[in-house]
Amino acid sequence: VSEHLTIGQAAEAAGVTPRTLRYWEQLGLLPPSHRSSGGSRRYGPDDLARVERVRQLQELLGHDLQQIADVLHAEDRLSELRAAWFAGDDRETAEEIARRERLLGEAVAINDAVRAQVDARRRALDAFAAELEEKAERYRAEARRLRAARRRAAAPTAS
Amino acid sequence: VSEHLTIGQAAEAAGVTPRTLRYWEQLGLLPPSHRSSGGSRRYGPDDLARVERVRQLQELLGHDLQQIADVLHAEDRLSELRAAWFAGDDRETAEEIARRERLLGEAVAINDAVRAQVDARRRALDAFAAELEEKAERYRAEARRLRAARRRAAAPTAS
DNA sequence: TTGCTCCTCACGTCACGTGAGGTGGC
DNA sequence: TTGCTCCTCACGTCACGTGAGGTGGC
Repeated sequence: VSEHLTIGQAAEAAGVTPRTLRYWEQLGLLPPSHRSSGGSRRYGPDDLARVERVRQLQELLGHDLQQIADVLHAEDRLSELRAAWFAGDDRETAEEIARRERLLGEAVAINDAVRAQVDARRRALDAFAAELEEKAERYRAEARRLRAARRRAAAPTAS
Repeated sequence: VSEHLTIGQAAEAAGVTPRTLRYWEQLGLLPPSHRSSGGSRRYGPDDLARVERVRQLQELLGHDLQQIADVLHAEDRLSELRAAWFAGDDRETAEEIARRERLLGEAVAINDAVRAQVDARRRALDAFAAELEEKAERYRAEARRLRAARRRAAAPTAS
């Protein structure tokens, strides 16, 4: 009754296979936060959120796993820094502040780049949707012609 | 000065590699409409449009090449039918009309399915964009805190 | 004890990438 | 003739899929 899921449950919840989670772990992308006493992987809520992030970057933006690792790594360094912050380790020397600003700047740059890619994808999808709508309209016109032809064929006496 | 491009030109124009075009041809997805006397592939405007279709289905919707072949094949059968139509071969027997309606229905069903997938992707991208915007807002707040800390560090006499 | 899921190799697959060695057109 | 692109194998790669054979928890 824990919050931690087995690999099968986590895979099911995230829409991937156990093999995928093991492969991502092998690449250092997704080390499960716990193991059972017998050695089975256990995935917590944070792990599931990470799976979701990887899926978005991979499926929606077409990144390869190395690029995804770079994005997640930068975010990880920023959360480590935040953790140290909350732990009271916030001596505010000029050097420490500069270090934080540098890490934050990295994360902001990556976030902006990803947002730009999302916008580009949306524009591409909009253009694709417009093409498909045009095609659908041509199909509707063709269906009307066929229905008219069917009426003519059914009532040839009207010629 | 022809309208037909070499494989290198066609690949460049379409944003893929020559290897990709050869591979697609090997699967029967994209037979180039012409060959030079020496045996080189030549790609016309229709071929380029087809390359673009394959890219959209592959990159934007994540289809594999077998699914893409199915979509293109149905559309191909419909254009063959239209070609016969324009060629004057339009004897409008009830059987012929029924055949056309069946092929058109297939194409409409596929078009509707693809449009539904495009809409689903758009919703997923919108959700992703919203998450990224939230994250950007948190980053901005953090940047403000850091700037304030920098001022305190620069003017410690004000304590 | 019986299933079911878990584990680690390890080979297979899909969609190409990348030379290897040779031919063709300005 | 010299580059450059083209050609056909054919092996390599990335992100897994898919058994093979064995262990662990309700």
